[in-house]
Amino acid sequence: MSNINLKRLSEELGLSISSVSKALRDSYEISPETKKRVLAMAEKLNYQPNPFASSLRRKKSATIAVVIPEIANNFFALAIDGIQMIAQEKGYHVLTYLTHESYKNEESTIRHLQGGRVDGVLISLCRDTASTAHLQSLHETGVPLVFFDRIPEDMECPTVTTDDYESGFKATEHLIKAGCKKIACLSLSSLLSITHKRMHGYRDALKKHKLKEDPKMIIECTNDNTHNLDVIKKLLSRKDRPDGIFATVEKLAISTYYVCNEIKLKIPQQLKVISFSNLRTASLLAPSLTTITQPAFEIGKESASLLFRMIEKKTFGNRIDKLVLKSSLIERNSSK
Amino acid sequence: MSNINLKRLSEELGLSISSVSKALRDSYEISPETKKRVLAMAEKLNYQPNPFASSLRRKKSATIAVVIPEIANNFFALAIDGIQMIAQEKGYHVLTYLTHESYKNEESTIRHLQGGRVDGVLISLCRDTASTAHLQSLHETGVPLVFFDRIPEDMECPTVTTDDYESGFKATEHLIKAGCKKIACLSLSSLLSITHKRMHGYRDALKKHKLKEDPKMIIECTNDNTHNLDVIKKLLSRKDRPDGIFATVEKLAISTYYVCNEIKLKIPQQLKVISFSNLRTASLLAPSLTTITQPAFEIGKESASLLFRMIEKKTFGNRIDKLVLKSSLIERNSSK
DNA sequence: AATTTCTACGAAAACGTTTTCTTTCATTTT
DNA sequence: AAAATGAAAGAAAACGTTTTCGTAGAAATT
Repeated sequence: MSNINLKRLSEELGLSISSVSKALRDSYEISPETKKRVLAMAEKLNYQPNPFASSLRRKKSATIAVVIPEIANNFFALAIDGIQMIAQEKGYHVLTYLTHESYKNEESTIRHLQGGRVDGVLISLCRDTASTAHLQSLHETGVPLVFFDRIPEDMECPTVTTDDYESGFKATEHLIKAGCKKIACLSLSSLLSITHKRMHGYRDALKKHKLKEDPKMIIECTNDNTHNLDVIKKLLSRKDRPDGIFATVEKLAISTYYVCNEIKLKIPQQLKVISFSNLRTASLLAPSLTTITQPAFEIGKESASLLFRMIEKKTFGNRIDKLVLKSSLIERNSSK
Repeated sequence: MSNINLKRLSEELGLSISSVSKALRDSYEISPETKKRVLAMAEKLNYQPNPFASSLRRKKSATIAVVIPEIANNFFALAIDGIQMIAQEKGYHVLTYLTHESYKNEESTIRHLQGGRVDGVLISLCRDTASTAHLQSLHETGVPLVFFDRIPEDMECPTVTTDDYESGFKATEHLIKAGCKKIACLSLSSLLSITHKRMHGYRDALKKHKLKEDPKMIIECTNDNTHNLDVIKKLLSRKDRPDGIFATVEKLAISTYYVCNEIKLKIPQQLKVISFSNLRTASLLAPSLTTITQPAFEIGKESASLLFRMIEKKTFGNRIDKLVLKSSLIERNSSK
């Protein structure tokens, strides 16, 4: 068992607990020779400090939390990768929480985090987060908080996002230039900042090119994949079906592909598709998928870096960073 | 700030700290009315217990660790999803650590976990883990430990895996039956249990069908994607190139597709491909990819369940569970 | 030689819980 | 009426660190 603690170590060395502690933390109060002895003994007995005792005393956990809707999602997996990289550099641990797009989960997770378990929180909101009360409450406890990608729109807070409006605009314009006259937009939830902004870009692009906006061309999908397949199938089976699809998230593009396979709709001949996506196999699909690709890994890295600046108080108290990274449109065959 | 603690609460209520603590833990020593008062006040002041004080005292962290090679990987993302589901049910927190396939990272992570930070550990080994000393050491501290998918072969320990040998065998036989005479095997590292077993199945299938095993057809890839593309390209550019490829992990199949695109090798006409994979877009690729698909989500769930049985001591001390779940071969066009 | 400064270390409090052991008072049993 | 029981609550120790404050003796300063 790991019951070698400072007490045991101090007895073994004939020193006081405090001296051993100081030696291990390389305090100037301890002579070099003693430090050497202590380090050697700690090594020999494989001493591992108790993190809870340390956290309790220092009021620091050396841990951050990441709260995301799902993990089986290329964007979030990449973002976590970036977050972990920075956290590891800083010697921090990472607690991951999945909300599975449920507000209830998000709220209870956030509430749990008010106990001081973590020194900071990175979060991307779930699709049906309407109120920000729980976030405000967490913020008020003084826990540094950074939002990435899916951010609250009615709250002053540090964020890391991509140029969603511009990307939505470019994506739609891309379809228009490819000849589309009737472009549908698949969204997750109008409550989400990303959908909101991306759709805003979509609408403005339609306007610019004098295309009429049609409410029936805006499909709000859910977290239930079967249901999504259903509504997409309905959309594409109509006689006034769209000739272009702008999917605001990856999985809706994949569902679109499935539906087109099923109902034998040819992409891109009968339907052009563009989607936000971090799929590594985008270029290997039949046909290859035109994507707006977010720098997910960098978003993770930047979010974490920003959070650590806040944790280390390197950022001024009243300063609120809002970092926007650029996404890139990668043209492939689905929109030719 | 979250400085409402039991002391503050007890003062507010005119009770002792211990009574408040007991009330919150619903002890029989406290009267129902007092409990109600305490609960109400705790709610009112938004009391959140300090997890470190609690962990220190109770010697339990309500946290488990998951140590995996990478997160931007469909298999591991799904496994984590399953793990999280079980952990959430149990009210446990999940710390995630990425080794990025580096033994050094794995070792230092495991060492850190000896401090008692977690009540249990789920781990999938990295590609160059040769020694199991660090794992033995962790095991000796009494921390429950469950291995999943990539397990140590020279250590008695609880594991959750899939039928790797059988799957390797079936995959290879599938290619043979599709007409392949010269089948290459792409592996990550011969140190890994999964590669080892899958390749064993591959070899035995060759033997059964009287095909000669050719060392030049066994390609050990690395964690460097560019390098992998390179060796695969070399393999497929040889005049005695293989007519079938068995990829033991997903990313090598994707690399194979990329290479084939580049050097204009037709799948499946000139090269048939089968791969272990949890790609959701397998059926949408050009051509659709024949896969051995592991029940990744279930592996996660089962591993976590097993770990919790160990944590809760529901499993007998000397019992070592070895759970094997079945993978399924899904035939698609890449091997037609 | 008396004072001050340094160096190296130790004693003890503190962090916020949980839990064991008492204590108090009311109720029941002899 | 005295003793035993029981219910409800409190006091205090414990968990393993970190950190503040002391202190002893040596060295440096007056």
